[in-house]
Amino acid sequence: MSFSQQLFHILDLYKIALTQAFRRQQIALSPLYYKVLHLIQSLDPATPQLIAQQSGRDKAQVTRLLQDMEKQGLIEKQPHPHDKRSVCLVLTKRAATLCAEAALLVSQLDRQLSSQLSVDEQQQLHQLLQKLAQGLSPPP
Amino acid sequence: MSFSQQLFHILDLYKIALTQAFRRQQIALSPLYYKVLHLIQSLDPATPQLIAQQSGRDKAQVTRLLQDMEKQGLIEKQPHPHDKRSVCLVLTKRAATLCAEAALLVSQLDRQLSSQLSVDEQQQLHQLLQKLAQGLSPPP
DNA sequence: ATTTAATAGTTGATAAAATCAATTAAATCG
DNA sequence: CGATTTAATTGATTTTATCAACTATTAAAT
Repeated sequence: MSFSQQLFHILDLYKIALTQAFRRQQIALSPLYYKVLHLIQSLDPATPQLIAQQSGRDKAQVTRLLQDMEKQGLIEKQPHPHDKRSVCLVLTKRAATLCAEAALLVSQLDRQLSSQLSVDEQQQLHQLLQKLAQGLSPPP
Repeated sequence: MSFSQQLFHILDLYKIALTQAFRRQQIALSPLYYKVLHLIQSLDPATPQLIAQQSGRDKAQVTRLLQDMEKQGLIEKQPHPHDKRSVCLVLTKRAATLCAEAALLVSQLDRQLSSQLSVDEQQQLHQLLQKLAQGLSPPP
């Protein structure tokens, strides 16, 4: 079994587990929504552009995701200080709460994952994966 | 950065690289189509049911994927020898060729990936990933 | 400084992927 | 046999993704 197959397999399992965990805890977020919210939270300032880049999604899709999120009261768009074309995205209180709850489940899942490994192994894996990622980073 | 984030990131990069490689070589297959074709090829007998399980997709979705593939002349449905409810899926010659070409690109990508690692590291990673997967396998 | 080119975001149109409930036909079990 | 499971399909819908065209603003170039 190739690395890629192995990785895909794990990710499939992970997505399923995450979706179910969210559902159990009544967290109305798809993995994608969580990812975007999480990105908004961790980027400063968070612009649609950055979200698109960091999430690897099309900017048109991001625009629509954000519109949806705004309608759902998850985010707000604020004017960008230096660039009138752009906007700064911030989580609403509600979203921040949701996001925190979700993050808890994510970290539980991650612990469930990493509990399969010793601390040494965890570090090894981390480094190995980092190397892998370098093999995929698009050449400039 | 958590394991899951790292994994997702790698998978995103991988999908992009794969899609581009397919496009460059004029291989008209999405990663999903390739996955399904590959599964059909490697399962014997290959039934929609099995495809759904192994690919982690909804059986309704699989039915439609297969209908599409049949229309496109990629697969044929043959009566199942022991079970009249079921069908056996086989690749057409055309699909087998496509699949082989795609497999080549996949293995190139995998080599590109694993070239980041020494042989030892590759083995380590393989084992570590296997352990990870166990942490996600749904409890019976 | 003014034209030019690049960038940020949006819109339109559409396709691909996924979900969930309900249905049909065949197999299996008690 | 009748009841229950199983394999595949269908209907209806939602979510995610793609690609090209367009507007407004910024940056760059002469």
